[in-house]
Amino acid sequence: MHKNQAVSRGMFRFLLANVNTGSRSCWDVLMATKSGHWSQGLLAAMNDVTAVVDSDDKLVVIKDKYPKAKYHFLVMPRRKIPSLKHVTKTDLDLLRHMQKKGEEIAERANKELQFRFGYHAVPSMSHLHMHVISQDFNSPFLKTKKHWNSFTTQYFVDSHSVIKNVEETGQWSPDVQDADKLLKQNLRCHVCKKEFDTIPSLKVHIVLHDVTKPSHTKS
DNA sequence: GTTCTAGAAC
DNA sequence: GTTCTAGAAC
Repeated sequence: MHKNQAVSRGMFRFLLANVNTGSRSCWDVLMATKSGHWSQGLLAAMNDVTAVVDSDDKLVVIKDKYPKAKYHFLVMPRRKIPSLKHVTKTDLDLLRHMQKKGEEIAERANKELQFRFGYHAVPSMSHLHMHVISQDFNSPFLKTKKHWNSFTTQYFVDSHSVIKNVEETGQWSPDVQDADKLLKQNLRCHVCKKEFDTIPSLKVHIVLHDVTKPSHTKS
């Protein structure tokens, strides 16, 4: 029997009984049963052929399941590194390789758009992952203040600044003290810095900006 | 990370 | 009445 079909008849009845009755969804129950957890989802994604767009012996690149821009990828090391807190100087080559691969993926996806390459200060998902995200932020999955601020405030830590930090101090020493406050900051356009009261009004505004690269850097 | 939804804000 | 956000999820 395939691993994924290994749900007992009793469990199936239990799942059915909980459809629309409990506060947890079927999927939550199933995930808990299989001792998986949403925060471990990137492990599964690494082996999902529909998600993987590139890989080599050191890393895997996947499409973000809920892209917050036209192009949004995650670059992850094959070796298990839980988070930035665990990287040391011995990981510098890996970090540089991840950034270089990210830049290649971005160029391959769209040569015109600006991209950023970096890490969330306090990521929700386990397993080190570098975001490769185009700066249009034009996506139906971008819905909350937390989404917006996680990519447009200092909560988003550029890859090159992580690398520089590890080179100089041997670790990632976060200068981001209160990450929670950054996520609750007022909504501000990442291009012109204009403030907005709601996500929908901000989303209407940002599509008006040109987020293509300056012409002299276009190939 | 997302989904769901109560109740605030409009 | 509708839009929008924020917090629970055992």
